[in-house]
Amino acid sequence: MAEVYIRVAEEENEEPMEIPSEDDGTVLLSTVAAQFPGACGLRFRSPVSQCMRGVRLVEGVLHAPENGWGNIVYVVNYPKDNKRKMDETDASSAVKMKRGDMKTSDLIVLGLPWKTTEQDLKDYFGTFGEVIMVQVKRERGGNSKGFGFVRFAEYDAQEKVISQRHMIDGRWCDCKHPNSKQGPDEPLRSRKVFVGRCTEDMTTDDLRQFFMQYGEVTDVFIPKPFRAFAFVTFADDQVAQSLCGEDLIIKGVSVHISNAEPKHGNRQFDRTARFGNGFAAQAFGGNRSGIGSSTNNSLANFSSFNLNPAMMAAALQSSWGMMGMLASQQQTSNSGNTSSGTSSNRDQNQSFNTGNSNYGSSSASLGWGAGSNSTTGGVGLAQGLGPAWSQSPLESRDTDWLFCALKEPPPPI
DNA sequence: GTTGAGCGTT
Repeated sequence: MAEVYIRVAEEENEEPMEIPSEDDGTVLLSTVAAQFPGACGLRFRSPVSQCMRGVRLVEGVLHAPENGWGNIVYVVNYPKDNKRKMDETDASSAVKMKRGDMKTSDLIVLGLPWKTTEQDLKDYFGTFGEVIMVQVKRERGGNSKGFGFVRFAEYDAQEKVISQRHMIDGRWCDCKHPNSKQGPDEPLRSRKVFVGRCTEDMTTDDLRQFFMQYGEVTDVFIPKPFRAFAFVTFADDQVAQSLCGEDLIIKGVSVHISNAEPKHGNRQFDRTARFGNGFAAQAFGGNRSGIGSSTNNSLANFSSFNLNPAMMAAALQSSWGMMGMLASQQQTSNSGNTSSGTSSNRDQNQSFNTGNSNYGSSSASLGWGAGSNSTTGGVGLAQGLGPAWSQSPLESRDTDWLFCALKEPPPPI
C-alpha cells in the first residue's frame, strides 16, 4: 500500500496535521507522538454512530478502522488528562507559583547532530518562544561536541521544551536543566525508576509507550550494550514511586520496577532519593522548584480511592501483556532505531567538515540575552550557515546497536 | 545479565 497521510488534531475542531502511515497502512504511535508529545492513542467520531471510537492500538501500532483511515480527523489521546497544551499548563499553575520559580534558565540540549549550527537551533526553538541565547559547544577545531545550550525569554516556552523530546536535523534531542544548575533544586523523591529483567527486544520506544499509560514519561534510558535493565523517568515523582515494587508485563516478559539508585558520581540525592514515601521530601518543604515536575497531575488524587496509580494501571495493562505474548516475535523492524538519542554512544567516527573554520570562538551566541553569559555578540549567526553537509540523518553513533546485532565491525564511513 | 553519557571561556 502506498504511503497515505491521516489527519490528526489535538481537538476535534482544531486544524489537523497530516501524519504519515507505514507501508502496511498502519500508523505508528511514535509517529503521532513525534508531533503530539505525550500522545498515547487516537480516537475518532464514528460517522455512523456519532460516538467517539478508539483506534486499535497493538504494540505501539495503530490500526485503521474497518474501512480504512479515510479523510476524517483523528483526535489525540493523552494519558488521563495530562494534556500538554501550553495555554492550559500555565494559566492555573502560574498563579500558584512563586515569582522566583518562573525565571528562565539555560537549558542543555543533548544529542545534537554534529552538523547543527546555532542558527539551526534558533530556528527550531524559535517555534516555542522567543530565544534569547543559543550555543553549540565545539571542540577547538570547530567540530561540534554534540550538545549546546538554549535560553528562552518566556518561562512557559522553557517548560514546554523540557517536557518533550526534539527532532533536530534528524536526531532526537533532549533538553534539560544542566547539572550545573540542578543542585538543591533536584526533587527529593526520584522521578526515575529502575526496570530490571528487561529483554533485548525492548526498545526505548516500547518502554516509553508502555509506561506512558501511567503518566507522562520524560526519559527512557537503555544502557548499551544490552544489560537487561533500563531506566524510565516520569514527569511526576508520585507516578514513579507508585510503580516501585511492581512486577509489570511488557511484551510478555515480567520486569521488576524499583527505585533508581543515584547515579555513580552523583551525590546530590543520596539517601533521600531512596525514600519513596515522601517523608523526607515533606520534611524539607516538599515542593522544590526547578526541574519541571508538573505538580498538578490527575493521578495524585488516587489516594482518595483505595487504589493507587500502579494498581489501576495494572488493570489497564492487560492488553499489552497478552498482545505482547502473541505478537512480540512477529514484530518487524519498524520503529527500531527511532529510539532515543539519549542512549546512543558517542563515537567520533564521522566525517567532520574540517574545512569549516568560521567559528572564531567556541561559542557563537545570540549575544544580547539578558543575564546570559554570552560574550561574542551576534556575529556568529550569519556565518553559522555552513556548507551543505551530508543529509543522512543516521550517524554512526546511532547504529552501534546494529553492529552489535550483526557481530561484525562497522563498515568504514 | 537487576543501577545510567555526554554538562557550559581555555
